[in-house]
Amino acid sequence: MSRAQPYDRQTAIDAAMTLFWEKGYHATSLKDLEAALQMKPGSIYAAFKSKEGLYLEALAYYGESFEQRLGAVAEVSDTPLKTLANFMRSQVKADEKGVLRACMVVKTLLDLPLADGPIGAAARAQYDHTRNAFADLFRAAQAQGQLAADADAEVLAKRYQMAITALRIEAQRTPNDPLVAELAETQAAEIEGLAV
Amino acid sequence: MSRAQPYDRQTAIDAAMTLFWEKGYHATSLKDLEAALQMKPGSIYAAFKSKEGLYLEALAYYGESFEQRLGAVAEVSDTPLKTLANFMRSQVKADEKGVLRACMVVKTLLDLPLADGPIGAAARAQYDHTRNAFADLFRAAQAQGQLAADADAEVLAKRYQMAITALRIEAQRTPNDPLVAELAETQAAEIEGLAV
DNA sequence: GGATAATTTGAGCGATCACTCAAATGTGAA
DNA sequence: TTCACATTTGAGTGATCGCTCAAATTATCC
Repeated sequence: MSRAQPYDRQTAIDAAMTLFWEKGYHATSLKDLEAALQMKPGSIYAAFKSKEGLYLEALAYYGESFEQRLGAVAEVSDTPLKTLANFMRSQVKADEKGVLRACMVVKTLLDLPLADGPIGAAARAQYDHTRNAFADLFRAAQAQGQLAADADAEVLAKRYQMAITALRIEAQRTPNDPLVAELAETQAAEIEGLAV
Repeated sequence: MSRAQPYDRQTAIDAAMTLFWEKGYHATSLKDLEAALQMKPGSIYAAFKSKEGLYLEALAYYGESFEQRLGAVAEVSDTPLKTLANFMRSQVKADEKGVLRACMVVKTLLDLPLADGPIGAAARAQYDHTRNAFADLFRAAQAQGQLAADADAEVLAKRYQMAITALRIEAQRTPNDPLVAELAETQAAEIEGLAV
């Protein structure tokens, strides 16, 4: 009854995410997106409404991937604290594509012209959501008696998120820097050292 | 013999710095700069060669101001370690204009399209220069016997710089957050706690 | 196989981009 | 006063921006 879409939506979002993540919102042009997604402007607008809409989808997909990676680490870690420690270690290692970049959510948060619009709101929501996921892990550690009952999970989660943010910025700037790997390991060990 | 410049060069650079710092390189247009500097395009190009040239001057001025603030804290601090601690405390407080933003150098470093050009090189140089200034303070503490002789000043400086980076990102996102202030104080106290 | 409908297509829209340059302007020297 | 000249001025450059839409295309249904 209708013409088929020659592109795969998820593949397109993935490509958009990579491009936006690398270049940022303002420096990424529709021309860049057309080339990366292999879609003509009309199709992009039919599928995603606008450049902003596409960014929102890309950012959401980034968040899903991030959460998925955290879940994967949790699968292979014995305790919540070890999950947090291992996840921190993983953050300074290049991914399957050999890419090691600062967090896309943080980059979006730092882009103040976006702060007032829907993109800013989405980034803040994702950032808070992620911190809550970390706090849940600290609380789980407490519930299992592996973390002092008087420890403040919110504070620990904020510290943890800040450490990851800083590590990833540093890792992007100097990939393969043994000093960064050492600092990640030190801080991961500190998390494990919270165990009673 | 010639017409006088109706603008003050330093004032113009200061205004450009504020604008670039807030909006970033790509989202700042010449129209924005014309309004902020109160200069016509021709004058801007006569004075700064290009948008890129103006950004470089703004970034350099940012670096000078940063260093000056560090120096001012050193003036009123008894020891190198206290200088570092007090400077960290100062980083999560709004400046004289009530502004509290993530570091302009870090923002520039995260802007990957700029990385290959002169702006990227300048940002990296400034970032390293700043870290060296921190390392010098740690080394001074060692020389004065206030810090364990086997401590690694380079590692401490990197940790310190990362902590400040993360704190300022967090402070920009949630100004007046008591949790951020608390974390800054905790980490400042940790620096002071290194004293033997 | 013709009608119908969903989708892609890409030329081109007005707006804005970074930037230029001929003309106007202000200044100190003569 | 007049001249020489550095400097400002701002309309205007071609290029690119995000985006639109009429036309072409490809599918399904009868």
